[in-house]
Amino acid sequence: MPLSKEHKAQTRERILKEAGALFRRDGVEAVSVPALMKQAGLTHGGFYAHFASKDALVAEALAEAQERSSEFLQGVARHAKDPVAAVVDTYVSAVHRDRPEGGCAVATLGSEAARGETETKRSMGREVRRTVERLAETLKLPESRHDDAIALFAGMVGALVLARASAGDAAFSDHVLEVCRDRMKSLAR
Amino acid sequence: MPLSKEHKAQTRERILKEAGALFRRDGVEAVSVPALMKQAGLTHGGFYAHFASKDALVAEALAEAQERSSEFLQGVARHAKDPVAAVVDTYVSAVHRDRPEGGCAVATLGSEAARGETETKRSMGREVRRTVERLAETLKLPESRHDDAIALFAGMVGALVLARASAGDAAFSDHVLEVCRDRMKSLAR
DNA sequence: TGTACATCAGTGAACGCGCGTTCACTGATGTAC
DNA sequence: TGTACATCAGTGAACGCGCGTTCACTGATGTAC
Repeated sequence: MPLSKEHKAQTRERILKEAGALFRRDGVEAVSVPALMKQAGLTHGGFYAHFASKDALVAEALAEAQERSSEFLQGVARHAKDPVAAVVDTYVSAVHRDRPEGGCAVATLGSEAARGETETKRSMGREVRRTVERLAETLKLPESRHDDAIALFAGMVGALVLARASAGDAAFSDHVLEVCRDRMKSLAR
Repeated sequence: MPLSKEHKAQTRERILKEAGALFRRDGVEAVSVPALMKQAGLTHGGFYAHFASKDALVAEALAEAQERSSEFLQGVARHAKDPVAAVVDTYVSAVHRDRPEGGCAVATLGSEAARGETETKRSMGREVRRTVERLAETLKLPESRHDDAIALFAGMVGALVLARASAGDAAFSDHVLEVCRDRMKSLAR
């Protein structure tokens, strides 16, 4: 056998990781397979030894990115005195607004992924549900209040979308974050 | 003079209208200038008699679309007994989720337009502010509660993004709308 | 009222370019002896 | 321990295609006489 199986798996993970970052930062359509492979330190031809198509990669990269991002949020809340405050203050923040490449994929690519009938769309749908469930668990919401997690997630996503869409006006964008940080907490209390 | 000035202005408006619908339905990058002009009943070459570039059109089409969409919302609320309920029930609805081409451009293209340093981004920023101000006016919020309009708009945008991102699972998507319709009203009360 | 003319919105071939994907190949590696 | 071999991750030229934009043109129109 040539090269170890772990080596191939590592390369695959590297492509997935770079894809997750580039897609969230620039949008799926704006990232070409050649550009992505270059970012991963490879040439474009090798891509198809790892993924069946760009759509297949997008679906997987987006799912992995969202998984990581919601695990991070869970970690932040785990040892906090006020988990709702910890989650909202972390999610609805200037850092998150300015670093889409490491943040929530639903806020960055939710609208985009909803179009068409692709594997990406199905993957995004699953991740929204998973994120909501994880959020309910993280906040230790009783069964009867699981819907609070839906409202809270929606509120946070909207806050981030608005803050980013108005980022050209820094003061206003900061104000949006501040107001939403304050108000959205009421959705899960 | 050949052909009247109104004729040219009418053609320009037709291109803007079709562009606003196509961009919101399929995304800016997925709509090509040739495809757009065909939709408007013209050939692609004529495009540059009306707009300097695709980016210039995007900025203008997006602004016009958002203007129309927020005027519509204002109309819905004007004669309602409960303006907050009227606005939320209209915005956070299955009809709006399923007809992005006639709806809010911030929910459809907010994340996308925030990328890069284009005319589109500046235009989107202005429209977010205008929409928030119009919403505050529509809901007759006193000066001291203008921030409620920010939180409410964010909540509604997030609800729609989440409902669309999970549209593959119809029952869950409907549930997201229902929950958010209920909870988001509290943000402006 | 009828004709000659100037205008310019709209046409459609052509431009350079980068896309997603294919494919013949190369060369570093683990295995067999 | 040293050599021959099989494997296949990764290379890079090439494919057909559609993009945004340019440009020489055409032909319907309003105006001048």
